[in-house]
Amino acid sequence: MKISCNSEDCRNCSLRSTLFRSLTTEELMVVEDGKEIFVAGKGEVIAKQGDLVRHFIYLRDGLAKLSRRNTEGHEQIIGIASPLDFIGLLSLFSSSTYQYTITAIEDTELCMVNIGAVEQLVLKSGTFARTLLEKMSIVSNKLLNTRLELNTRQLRGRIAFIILMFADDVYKSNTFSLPISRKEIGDLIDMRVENVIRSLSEFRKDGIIRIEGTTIEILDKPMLEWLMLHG
Amino acid sequence: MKISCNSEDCRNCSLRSTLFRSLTTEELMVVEDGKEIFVAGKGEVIAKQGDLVRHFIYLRDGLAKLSRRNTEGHEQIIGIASPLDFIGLLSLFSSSTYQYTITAIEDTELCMVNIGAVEQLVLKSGTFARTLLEKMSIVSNKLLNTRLELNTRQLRGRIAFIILMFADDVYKSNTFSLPISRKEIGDLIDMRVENVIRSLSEFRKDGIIRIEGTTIEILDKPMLEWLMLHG
DNA sequence: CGCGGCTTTGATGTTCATCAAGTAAAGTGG
DNA sequence: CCACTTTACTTGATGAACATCAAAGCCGCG
Repeated sequence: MKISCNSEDCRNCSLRSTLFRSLTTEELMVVEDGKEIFVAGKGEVIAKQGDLVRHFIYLRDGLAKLSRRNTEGHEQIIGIASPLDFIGLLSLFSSSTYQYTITAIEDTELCMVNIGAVEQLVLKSGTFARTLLEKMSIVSNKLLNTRLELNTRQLRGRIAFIILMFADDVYKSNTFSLPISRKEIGDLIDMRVENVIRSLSEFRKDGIIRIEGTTIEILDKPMLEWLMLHG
Repeated sequence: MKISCNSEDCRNCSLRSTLFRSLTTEELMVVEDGKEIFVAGKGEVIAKQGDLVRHFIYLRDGLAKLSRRNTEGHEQIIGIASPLDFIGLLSLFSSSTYQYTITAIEDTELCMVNIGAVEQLVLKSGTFARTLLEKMSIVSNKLLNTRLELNTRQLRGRIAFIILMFADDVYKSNTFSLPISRKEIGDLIDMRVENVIRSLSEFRKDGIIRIEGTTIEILDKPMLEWLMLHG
């Protein structure tokens, strides 16, 4: 759902990213002209796999999941986007359509910049292009590394990995409410629901975590970190 | 090993990439000044994980593998680079050191452009930056997709996948000589040597492929493609 | 109230890693 | 050039890890 534009302009935006920091006032006008602020409620689809890419999406607040269907039709979750992430950056410059479906898993607020404005800035500002290259490099490296690390671990190690990801990267707290279902955790780290639950229950029985519905509290973090590496 | 520069200049280079196509003569001079041609024999290490990135590497001829050690010390092969690939493009703009080790798996010829020259061009030429963004996007998407596809398949499906990759993407022929050992195939698709061999033997017994040492010939391609998807 | 979706636990079979052992191929030193 | 070592390859047997099947409890929602 589109809402009226934020009262503050881009220049004074409290969330102004490092990406836009180097732009001149004139260049920032290009962004501002092609900008719209959207909100999406929990569960709402922001963009669908196959849709035309029209915007450069900046996540101002909330959480979103990136998912896709593989060639067999199996649902996979590629990653979770947190505030200040540029969503869909990876395919922005190589494909005219979204490679992934983007869904809000918490109420989100998005800043959507017309893709034409971004293209224009890349051609005009070398510094902007350089920063974009860096951002993209960081994002792709992180995603690829995550996959490579997950591949070599077995189920408990993956569960430990995902709990620590939510605690350290997303919520920055040892107590948090899981924004996704057990099934979705499975889709994220390639395991079956039953085994996600079994591993979580084992961790609970061993006193490593406390679970109450969707709320998870980490009780023994060193143990969890050990399990992530050697579990 | 460094060899004397190719007699032809960049402007008339038969391998001049789409990346450099748009450059002006003056801009191309920047590339040429920071350029060296290297050759590396089969097995030779071109760059090591952790080394400082000094060059933008363009693979003129041959094959190279990208590998890394994960946090447990387990060896993983990330991908195979073919002629005309830009090696190490992914971490070029986000890290000052190589995230992967690059090793020649066939005799290779490399064009190494000083990283300063590339940086300079990004800042100067918007078109160049735009093309680089596109290249990077394509490479990262491909690598990530490969991982995601492999994750959901079981062993025979992965072996089918890798045989088809060599046949279709690398050698463009149904008969080829495997440039890597059975062990390395395992490191590439996350399985043990014994199971790599077992799967290959099964395919041979079923008349899907013919194996003679390192030489593989695909006999029943439709079957192999079916196995890749549903095996 | 009853239906469907999410969660949980147990039982069972399949897939795969591991262990063991042996063969072939390739390098090494006398 | 031949004994010797090493490395890559191959097959079989066994057990551990995991997917699958089955069944039941929980909860929100019409």
